Amino acid sequence: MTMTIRDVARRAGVSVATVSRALNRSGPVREETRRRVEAAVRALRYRPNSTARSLITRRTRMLGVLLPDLYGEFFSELIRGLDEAAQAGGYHLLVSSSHDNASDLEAALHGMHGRVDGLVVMAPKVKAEVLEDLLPGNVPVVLLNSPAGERPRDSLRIDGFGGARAVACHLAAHGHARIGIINGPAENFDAQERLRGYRAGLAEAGLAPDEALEVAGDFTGSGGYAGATALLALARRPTAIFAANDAMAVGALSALRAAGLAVPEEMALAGFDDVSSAQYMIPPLTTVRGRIWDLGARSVARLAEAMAAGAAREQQPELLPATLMARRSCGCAPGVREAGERG
Amino acid sequence: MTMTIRDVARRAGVSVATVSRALNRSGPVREETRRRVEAAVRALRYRPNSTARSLITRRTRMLGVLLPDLYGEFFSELIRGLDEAAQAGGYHLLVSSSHDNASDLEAALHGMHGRVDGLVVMAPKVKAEVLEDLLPGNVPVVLLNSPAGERPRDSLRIDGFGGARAVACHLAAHGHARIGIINGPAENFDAQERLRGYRAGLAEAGLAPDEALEVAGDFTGSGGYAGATALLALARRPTAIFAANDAMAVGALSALRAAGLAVPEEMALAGFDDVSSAQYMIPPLTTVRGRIWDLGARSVARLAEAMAAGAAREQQPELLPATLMARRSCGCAPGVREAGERG
DNA sequence: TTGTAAGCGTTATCAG
DNA sequence: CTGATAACGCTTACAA
Repeated sequence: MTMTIRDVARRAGVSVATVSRALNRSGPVREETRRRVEAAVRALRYRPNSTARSLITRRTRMLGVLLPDLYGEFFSELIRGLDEAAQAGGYHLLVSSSHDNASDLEAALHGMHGRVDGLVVMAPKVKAEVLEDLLPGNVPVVLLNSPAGERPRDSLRIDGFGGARAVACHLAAHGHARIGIINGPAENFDAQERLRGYRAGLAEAGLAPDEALEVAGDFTGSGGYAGATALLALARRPTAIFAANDAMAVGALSALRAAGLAVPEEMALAGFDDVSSAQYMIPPLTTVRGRIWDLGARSVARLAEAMAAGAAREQQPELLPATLMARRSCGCAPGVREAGERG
Repeated sequence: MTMTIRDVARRAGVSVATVSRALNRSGPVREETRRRVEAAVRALRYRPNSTARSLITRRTRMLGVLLPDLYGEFFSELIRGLDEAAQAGGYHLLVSSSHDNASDLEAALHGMHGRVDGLVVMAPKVKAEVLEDLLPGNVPVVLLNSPAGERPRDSLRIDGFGGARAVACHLAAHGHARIGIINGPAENFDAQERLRGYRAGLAEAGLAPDEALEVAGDFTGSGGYAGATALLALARRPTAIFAANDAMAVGALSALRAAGLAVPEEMALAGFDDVSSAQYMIPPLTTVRGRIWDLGARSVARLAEAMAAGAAREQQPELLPATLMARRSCGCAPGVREAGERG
């Protein structure tokens, strides 16, 4: 039924080896012979069987992508970046999501064994040492937004630390002395980095740290609502709130509105991520933008390098910049200004 | 280096055939023999080579997923549904995004040839006949939110028509007689369905259609902003606006705010999709919720059925309900009420 | 420049 | 119940 290389060979009056060479340009083939082969290919609508090819070449031209429980735009933007770069390089993406913990991740990695030529792994909740044990040694791996372990790894991350620090500094520059933060999940690496950046920013601005101003959150809208409510209940309220992501900022804004507080006049607010609706919020949300598409595309590029260079290549982390987008919610003037202050 | 079935056979003192039978339970194997095999497998850390297996079984245990340029939560939620169902069935997902037009889609389908056992295709901008030509005949296909062609196809969609109709009826029930709509891209099937539903809802409520109240949009925030602005510029303004998706509703809300109009008092507003921030908007956005996760999971289930039944199975479309979520922005009272009015 | 033939690691058929 | 052995469709020495 379905055509094989033998059918093409027969039809073109050559051997299968010649067909293979002609199609892959992997050896000398007389021009006229190649024409005959190509004609046969078209006539028979022949499509090489990628499975058979993989079996012998030991390459699948597929890249595995393991992601945690991601919501919203980050996910789609990342996949888009990965996919476009992969396609450009002739690769396909084997995607698996919802791996928050080590055992899920292990199962997923297990399932991808032998199916992929490289792996992009994002597991912000899994500790470095644990991760190191889980990762396979036979294919190159790029880590996304993961903590650095003992040995240097190919890894990429968006500069959460720098972005958060920029937010804190910016808020301080607006004259705020009491700046609260609604944190992400404690075990989440991104959340840790943003918290670290927030603290660094305060220190840089000469502000004393105050643990009461750091409340727990979970990166969801309702978590933001609860976090803001908790902050408002404080005896000594903050005058500005930094939500560790935009989803929480949305919830926080809702809570502030419910409490009758004007933003930014009575309470400044900032988020992180720059989701597409951020600029349409009322007031437009000051936040931090990471280049997520780039994160995906770079991951594939790094994998490609690693695959080309073989095992004896030195691995290293890479930091992608995050940009402060100063809008109304922090107290910045309305208008076109959408600042390019680097984090 | 890497272990093969022969190594296991040698170590267990049996033939490769027996190892295969033991591992796949595909034939009789004495209990004690099986133990020996399994011990050898563990000792050698043997993992069957899925490529070789695929070559002979002619199944890859992979499902192709082709998506258009999707943004935001729809994408991630869909993948999650697909992935969880796929994993449960022992399948992997080969994902490819950004296929809005026919030729991109064709290239992507081309690339997946032979790599997948089934296909989930979403291409709301590609016409039914064109799609029919492109789709392969050798593997089962499930269409997502696509127009129905001549012959019955396995397809799934969220009831955009019903959801939009419910919105229009609901707005009319609030006493609005002039209800505007900010449309999605004209060539987009979802947009067409929602427009159709809007018109049907008006008719049902006894309202005369008015083309001036139907303005173009593009499913983005800025499109919503522009659409609302256009609606406000009308000599006879609407008193309510239905944005064909939430992203546009966010932009519209921003435009209304800029024009100094109170929502819902001076202008009612509704969206479609129920993105997670909708309930935290100010005011909370009335919108329509589709069960996107279910859409993904059902797709895989349908594919599984099709693969099990073989070619001689009758195909048919399936409609997933969309639910009106009545919140403040349409004029509904504040409070817990989050209506379960079915679309 | 081309052809022959030996695999790649499994599964499946058919004797034993 | 078990073992040889022939596929599966392709690439790649090695010969010619």
